[in-house]
Amino acid sequence: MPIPGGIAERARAAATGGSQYLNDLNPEQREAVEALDGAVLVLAGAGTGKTRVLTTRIAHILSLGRARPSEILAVTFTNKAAREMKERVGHMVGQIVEGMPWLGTFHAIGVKILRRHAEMVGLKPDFTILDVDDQIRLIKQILDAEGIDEKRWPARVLAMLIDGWKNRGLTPTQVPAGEGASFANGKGRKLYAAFQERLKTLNAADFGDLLLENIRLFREQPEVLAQYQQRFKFILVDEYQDTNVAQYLWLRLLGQSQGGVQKNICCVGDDDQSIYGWRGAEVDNILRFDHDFPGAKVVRLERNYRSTGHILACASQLIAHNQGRLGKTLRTEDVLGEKVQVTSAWDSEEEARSIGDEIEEAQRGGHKLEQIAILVRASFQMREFEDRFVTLGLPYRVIGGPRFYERAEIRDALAYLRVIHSPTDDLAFERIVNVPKRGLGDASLQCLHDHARKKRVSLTEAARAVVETDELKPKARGALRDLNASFVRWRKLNETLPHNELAEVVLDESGYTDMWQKDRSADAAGRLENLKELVRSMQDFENLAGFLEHISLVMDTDKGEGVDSVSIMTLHAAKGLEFDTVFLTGWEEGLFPHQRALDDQGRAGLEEERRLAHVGITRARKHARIYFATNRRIHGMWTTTVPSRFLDELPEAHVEVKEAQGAFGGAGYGGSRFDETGAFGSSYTTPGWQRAQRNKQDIASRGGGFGENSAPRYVPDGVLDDPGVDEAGAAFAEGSGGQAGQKPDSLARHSAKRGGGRRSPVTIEGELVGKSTGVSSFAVGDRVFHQKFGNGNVAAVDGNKLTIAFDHAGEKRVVDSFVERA
DNA sequence: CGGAGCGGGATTTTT
DNA sequence: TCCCGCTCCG
Repeated sequence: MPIPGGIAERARAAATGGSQYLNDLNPEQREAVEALDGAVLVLAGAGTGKTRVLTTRIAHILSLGRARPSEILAVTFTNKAAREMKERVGHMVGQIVEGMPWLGTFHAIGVKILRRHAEMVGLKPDFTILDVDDQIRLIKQILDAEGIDEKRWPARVLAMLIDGWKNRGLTPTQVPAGEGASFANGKGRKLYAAFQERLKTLNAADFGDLLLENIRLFREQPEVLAQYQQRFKFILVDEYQDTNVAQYLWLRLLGQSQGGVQKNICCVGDDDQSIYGWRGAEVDNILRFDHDFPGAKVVRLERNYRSTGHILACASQLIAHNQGRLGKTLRTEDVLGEKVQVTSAWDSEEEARSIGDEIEEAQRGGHKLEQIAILVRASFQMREFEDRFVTLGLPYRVIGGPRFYERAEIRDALAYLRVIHSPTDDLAFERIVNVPKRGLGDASLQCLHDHARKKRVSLTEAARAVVETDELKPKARGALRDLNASFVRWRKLNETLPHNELAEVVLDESGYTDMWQKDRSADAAGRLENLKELVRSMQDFENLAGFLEHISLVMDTDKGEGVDSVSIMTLHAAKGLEFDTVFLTGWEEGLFPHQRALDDQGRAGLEEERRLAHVGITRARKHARIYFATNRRIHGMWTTTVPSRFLDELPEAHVEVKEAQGAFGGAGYGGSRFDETGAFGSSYTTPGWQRAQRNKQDIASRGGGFGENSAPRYVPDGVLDDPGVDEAGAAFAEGSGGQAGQKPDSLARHSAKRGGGRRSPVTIEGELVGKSTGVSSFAVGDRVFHQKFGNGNVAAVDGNKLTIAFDHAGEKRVVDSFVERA
């Protein structure tokens, strides 16, 4: 019975007068909320109000008094999702729901249960949870103990195997004999067992164990399982398409029917948004739902409240190419809106430049940067955009990883430089006074602060004075004296040494680089890399003052959450988010779909990539802009790329083909069906295009892929010949003939540029060869500045092409429009 | 302990 | 191609 004045009570009160919250739902949503009994699968397409259904359902259960808050099990994947759900339920019910102890992530709830019964699985209630690093280190020890050559059989490989087994709910004895054989001559299983034993000795569990041990507990202790089965009157699962086998087994145990009556379990998800297969998620779980839970009710949410018509049409048509799906048809009552724009760029640099321009234009038109996102397939693509935006002074934010200048190590390094440059910068001084550790802790800092306040001087000044007194302990006093001396020395060096070299000296002499080199944590290497990158980027500036000013300007503009800024993130990180304008970048074979997904997973991999594309497109409310570059640096080598097959899968009637408006002409759709509309098919004579054509043919005849002969190769025949693709192609040709308006217009613009006789120039690292000639306004000896190479002197002039001796980058040939007078 | 020399790898990421 | 991580050696 509900506690008087408790959440359930309040919820019921809030719902009086005909359940207003139900009236706000559309019929399908309402059906999903009201179907409380038995097993229910809610197939919620992108933007159809999934979270709303989930939260309303909880409120509904509470308001009907069907269960107390503590009798509802609601699981999510991320803490963020759990937090949001808590908030939203609390909002609906009138207050924050402290009373829902079983709303949380799979892992959080798993730990909670496990701690209560730790002894039953050989642990103590206070067991520690190992992170990936500890896990690897432990496995290394085990390999060592077993005398296994870690070179042939790397610890990380075994860690992945074990993770995989745990994801599939397999204990060492359950691992199929054949699978254990794949590591260290059949020792895989034995090593897994040894690892588990070692964990128990250490009273520790890794992430996989949190669920695996739960399953073991439930299986071996039926009375414990029964206790939880009785407790949880309702089970709700978010993002069901992302569950792995272990999570599925766990849910099955808790939600299995009792006495012939199916327990109340409601899973919400979208098979079309399953993008975590590589980390153990089983799309099959959602595809098989009505098989696992016989008599399950399936509710489809297909009414999309997010995107305009053209965007939704593209997303739907694209995902329709997948075979393994339950099938939903998203629809909207919104206007058709803007077509999805597909733009080609010469290379990734032009892609970034072009998108930067588009964003600036949108911004001039009053578009909020907050409502713009750039989505990439892989994080290495981000650098180019960050670089460009820093140059433009365009505020941006990297989601799912700190931005370059915000990373701790960069800020520390900058703090050193700031103190050198302006000794009164107390914040900077405070930041690094004990980084790396030099025995100047809180007490010393307090002393400095007191001194500074009393004498009204800077901390640097105070430090100078304090070492002359005996206020500090000898050890701290010595350390501070050393630091003071270092800063004096560095300031002197700053007068003679180039500032980037100074930075190297400072980072070394301060012991800062050392600190990270000695650091064993996983990201230490990345941090050192970032520091190197920082030093390199300093070359682009005249002196320390100029550099610091630039940085502080950049930092100022993106400081704080409140600043209007563009979001840059991976497609994975974008799931669940939405923006007015979305730029989808790098739609090239090999990058997207990613070659590795194809190689490792074949058709399943391709379908997951396609779902990723679907997730990407459906993030956009009003404007979806797809980009691909014709050339991209892959593994350090410039490679001519082929446009993504996903482009050919978009419905032509909903797409507008454009061309990057950078300094180079776009290279067009080399080898894509988009060329075969006849509008400019024969005008492609550039070497790049022909190379692309050859590549595409090669790929088709070879059976796909970039590599030469890596063994398990994905054969795309089934895909290229897929009837769906042909339909798309046909629809495209038809559409382009019948659409006299927008399409030919954009094509005309495209071909006009082509026909203008300009050939696509070849770019290498900002060098440009073969652009139309003209007379340069620069003369030999001029001092110039280049965005990428920094300052230099003009050594020779040839038309508009300059040979410049850069101060740091050596001699380069560059087109004059790329430099400005220094 | 640190630097040179080498081989292998090079997506996506939450807990 | 480039960068990491490991090994080997002084």
